[in-house]
Amino acid sequence: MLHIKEYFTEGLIQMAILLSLCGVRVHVGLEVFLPPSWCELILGPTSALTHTQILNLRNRHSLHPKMVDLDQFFTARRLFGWVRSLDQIQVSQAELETWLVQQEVGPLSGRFPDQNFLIDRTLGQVERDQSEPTMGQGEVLDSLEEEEQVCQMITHHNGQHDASLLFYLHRKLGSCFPGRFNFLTTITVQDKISENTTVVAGLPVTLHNPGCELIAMGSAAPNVSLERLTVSVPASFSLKIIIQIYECGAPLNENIYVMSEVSTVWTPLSPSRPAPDVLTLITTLLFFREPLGLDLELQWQDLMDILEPEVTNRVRRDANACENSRMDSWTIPSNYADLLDENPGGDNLAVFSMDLLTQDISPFSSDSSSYDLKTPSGSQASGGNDLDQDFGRTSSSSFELAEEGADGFPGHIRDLLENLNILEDIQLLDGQLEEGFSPDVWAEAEVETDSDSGLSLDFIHSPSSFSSPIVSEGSADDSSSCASAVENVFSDEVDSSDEDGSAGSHLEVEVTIKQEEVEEEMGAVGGHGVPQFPPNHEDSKLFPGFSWVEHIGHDHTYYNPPLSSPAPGTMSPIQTESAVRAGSTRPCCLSSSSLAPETKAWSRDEERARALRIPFSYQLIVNLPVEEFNHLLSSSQLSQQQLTLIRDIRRRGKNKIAAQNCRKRKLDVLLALEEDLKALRLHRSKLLQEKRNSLRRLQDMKSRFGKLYQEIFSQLEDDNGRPLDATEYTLRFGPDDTVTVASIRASQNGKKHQGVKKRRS
DNA sequence: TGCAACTGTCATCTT
DNA sequence: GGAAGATGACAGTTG
Repeated sequence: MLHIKEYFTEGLIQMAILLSLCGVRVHVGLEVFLPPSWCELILGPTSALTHTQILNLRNRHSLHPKMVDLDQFFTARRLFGWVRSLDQIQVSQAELETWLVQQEVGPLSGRFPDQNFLIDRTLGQVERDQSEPTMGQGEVLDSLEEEEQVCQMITHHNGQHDASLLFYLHRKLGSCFPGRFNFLTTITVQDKISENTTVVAGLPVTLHNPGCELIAMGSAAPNVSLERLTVSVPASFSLKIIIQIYECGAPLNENIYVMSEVSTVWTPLSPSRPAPDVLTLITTLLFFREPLGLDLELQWQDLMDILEPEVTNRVRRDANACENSRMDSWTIPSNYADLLDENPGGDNLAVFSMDLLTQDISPFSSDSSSYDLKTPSGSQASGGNDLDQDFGRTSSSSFELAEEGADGFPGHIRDLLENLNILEDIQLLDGQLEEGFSPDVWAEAEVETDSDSGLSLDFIHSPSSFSSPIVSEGSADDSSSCASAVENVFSDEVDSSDEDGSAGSHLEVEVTIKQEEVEEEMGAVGGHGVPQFPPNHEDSKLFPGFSWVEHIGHDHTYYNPPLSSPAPGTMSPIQTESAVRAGSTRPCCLSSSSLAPETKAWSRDEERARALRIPFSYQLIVNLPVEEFNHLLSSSQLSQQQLTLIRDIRRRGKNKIAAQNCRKRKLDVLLALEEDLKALRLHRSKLLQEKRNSLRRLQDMKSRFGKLYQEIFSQLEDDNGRPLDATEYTLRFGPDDTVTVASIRASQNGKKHQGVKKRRS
């Protein structure tokens, strides 16, 4: 059963708050329904309010005994002040986007790019307000035009952006008022409301049964018999209420009733009005305050006392983060203190920081005559949202004090936020905003784009692979992919290497003597005397705190040098296309540690090649694809000795790279095993701790059970009035919860007897 | 000079 | 069956 009861007042007010937060002009309009003195009391400038005044007002207006009490008056007054200052409460973009990001891709997500949408929407709404006819007070929605306005209004609120915002508010409110509020989303088509629905007195709530018969209105508090009931407040109409009545589980369009701002007459909507949209709107907007047995104001005060400084600091940090991110449109609520000052009770309102009312929207005014009743058009019309699932979650947590967490939130507040996954996302987003993306994450993302590792083992998550992209001996695509990765990660180095690569690719067939001399002066294969790859200490930079990085003293990623130039004393009369491609696409990055042996190895083969006058370079021999390599050998007139040496050079060159890659893989595997070992040890320690705790609990239970047993037997007596010996008797628990005392000896004999029987049988 | 780390090479196996 | 890759073993080089 839906307990609207006396807390409906605040629910309606907060409905208006929600609507305001959505950027829709909201006139609370309660003053129309309330006695003038109430309006003055709630909305007036005077802040003096005594209990006597309230009692006098109650007596003067002959209020119903179930009328909201004094505490609610204070609360309502505070909330009205809150509504008035909504245009100055703001939310950080970080928080909003955090929630939006964490939403799954669906009808509720991804369509709310930024707050500018709201601003634009609100501005557009103002323009529409100025152009559309005004609905005066007392008018009844009896024309098709007015009905269309309602439809637009509903559609407008049914937009996905609004839904996202409302859900955000839902979570924010739920986290800030644990156990205080429940959204009406628990009432859906599937839910059945109890037959007795009590309406709070003195509120502009009017209920009709399916026969459009007025059954509850005004200050009465009747018992309403309804099969299904949903109540909502549309957009720009001042507290217009829609009641939709369902019969046999199906909404009846003709039973959707709309009440204009001041009229107590309910007008049915057009039968063509699609009911599901209304239902979505209803289940989205309305929430009510759940009655608690304790003093509400006291709890409210307690909660706010704890919540306020933390939330304020949080908002301030978010605002700073936004400023750092050049999102200067979000600021700290400037009038937060003013807002608090408006509450004589000292209630510190939590800053939900949703500024969706722009300055173009006229602020809330106590002057009821200034309320315009313009209807916004549904610029954000969209399909219905399945909000029931999302809004089905309510956050009602117990209110208990806890130690303040490391993040500055009180324990219970932090738990709430963590439950909603807000705190983590906010922290994550803050961290990213303030510090930028982590280099290792960035590097990881970059490396993952390198589809070809040339390795069969799982090294993609191997730490060392981050800084040392594998360049395997493979196709040109492999090289290009690696070159791409290197270009992304080490752009500076690649620039130079690209130059070298391009130089190598543009090498012509003939090699002049001058070039030969230059290369001899360089003393390195292909003229790559300068290592292009970053040194291995980059690993330590990317993974600070990991000791194993220090043990990687060299780069285990190897490849053949590019085919930039022939070896000294050799000619390169044939520079095939693939060779040029291979040479140009390969990043000219060679670790310093591997360069010297490479040069040395080249010198050894160089001498052999020079001795046999082999006209091909070392890189050409090694890197050429097998088809082209065979074509090269067949097209050249070489002796058998030369052919043998060329094949040996090719075999050794390839094997050298293979060995280097193999060693790197081995290291990676070793490191991965070490990590697994650490994780397993940690898991084992946790299991052991859990085992110890279980044994401790078991021992405790045994002890308590023994004490209980002794206590029971101490009160039992035999037929002679002597106490029973617990060692001779035992308790038997019957199937019908009966407990009998039986002799252990007799039971043992019985068991033996049964055993004998079983054996005999 | 001894040592550890690194590297090239060979043999062998697998793909 | 050959080519290429993978890998263990060994030896040379280097700091």
